[in-house]
Amino acid sequence: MDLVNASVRPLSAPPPSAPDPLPAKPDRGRLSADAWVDAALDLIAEQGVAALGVEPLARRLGVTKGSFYWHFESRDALLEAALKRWETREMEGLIREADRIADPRERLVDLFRRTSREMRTHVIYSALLKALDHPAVRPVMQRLSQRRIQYLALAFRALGLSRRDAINRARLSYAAYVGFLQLILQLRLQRIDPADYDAYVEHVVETLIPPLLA
Amino acid sequence: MDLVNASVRPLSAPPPSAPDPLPAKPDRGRLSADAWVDAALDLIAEQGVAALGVEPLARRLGVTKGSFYWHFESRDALLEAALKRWETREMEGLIREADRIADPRERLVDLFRRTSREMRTHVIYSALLKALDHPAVRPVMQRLSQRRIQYLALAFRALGLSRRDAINRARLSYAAYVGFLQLILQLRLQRIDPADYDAYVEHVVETLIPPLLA
DNA sequence: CCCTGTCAATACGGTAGCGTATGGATCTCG
DNA sequence: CGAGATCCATACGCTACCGTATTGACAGGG
Repeated sequence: MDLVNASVRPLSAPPPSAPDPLPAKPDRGRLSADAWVDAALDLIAEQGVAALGVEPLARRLGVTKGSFYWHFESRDALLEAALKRWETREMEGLIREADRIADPRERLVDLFRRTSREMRTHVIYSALLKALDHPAVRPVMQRLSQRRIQYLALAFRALGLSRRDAINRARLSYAAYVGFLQLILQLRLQRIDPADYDAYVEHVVETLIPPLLA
Repeated sequence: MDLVNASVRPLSAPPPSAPDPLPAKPDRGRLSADAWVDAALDLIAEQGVAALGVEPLARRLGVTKGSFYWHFESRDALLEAALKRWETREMEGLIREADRIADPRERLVDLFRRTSREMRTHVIYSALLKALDHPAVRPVMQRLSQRRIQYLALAFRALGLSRRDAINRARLSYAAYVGFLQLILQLRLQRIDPADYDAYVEHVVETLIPPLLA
């Protein structure tokens, strides 16, 4: 499954915290704060931040808001909890990423290709992109985007680009990423068939990643 | 004023339709449907589609919704009218654009540079990007974006790129445009100073526009 | 066995917005 | 000047949601 023609579905098993074949299942159908956060992220992925409401979410989970307000102060508290969880996971991903491949060019190419094939992350990122008005969302996105652009700049630097060029190339690449997300995920600009899509990704790679002539 | 560090303000003189020094001003403070549409576009530019409501807009104009519902069926009718007006103007702009410059490379470079310096259009486009869920917004954006990408593809073709490369370069360029809009206008990724900004634009030009070697 | 902590349902009050109905004001034109 | 058209205000009902308060269900530990 790649970025194009992808559908969005819950895909949250009761997070990593519940390995239950049977053992540690305290109640039937009772919810933890974590479960609410997971559900919130699912809802955001599917319908965007604006659709995240406590009553709608409660209905979706088959309970009433009486439950919700036991776990959280307010709707915004839930949003912030969800953002927090998401941000730390994304940041961890970035770090894990750090030096998987030695050759600097191959590292970048691999990053581009992998990015084009993952999904869940981008769906949420894209949804959050549409909610940048919200005061809780913007700082999270600013931090993450900054970090990723810095990472890209470093990678381009390692390819022999000047400091200035590396930064600008990083900005350009990231802008292309963000824009493509919106075009595909939100605008649904036309469902490109997979072969075409691969060709596009390769074109991007060749256009944006210089040939390591340092 | 360029894309960076730009503030968003009404800037709608009572549209082009009212050239009044004094002559054709029928009433004092009475509103036409056009005036509502203009105000709607202003509001969208400032606060996004989600903020477009009839009561808020009425307050803003110093009247009550009693007035609004005389001119329009519903909130959505207003949105559609605003989208219609905006779309036709944008399309006209695209056409007017068509062949202002003979040399195909210079035409593209000029387009990129001019795009980086205009404002109003992009603000609304960017606001609409965040409202692509709305069934009235998406088709408009699909048409416009398609047209612009086609235009770009033609331009790149004229530079000697293969049909496939031209299309992919057009997609990439447009994605970079869309992404940069979100990054700057919505995320406010850090206010780049003008010199830096110009350098970025030149970097984009050099990276995305090949040297006409056909 | 019951007591306490945990999670959930119900009921309530409050806000903000949509759309309708109806009457008032003002302008135009015959 | 009066009649119709045009624009606006007011008042109303309705919906969807937030947040609070109160009570209920139920588990596990003493």
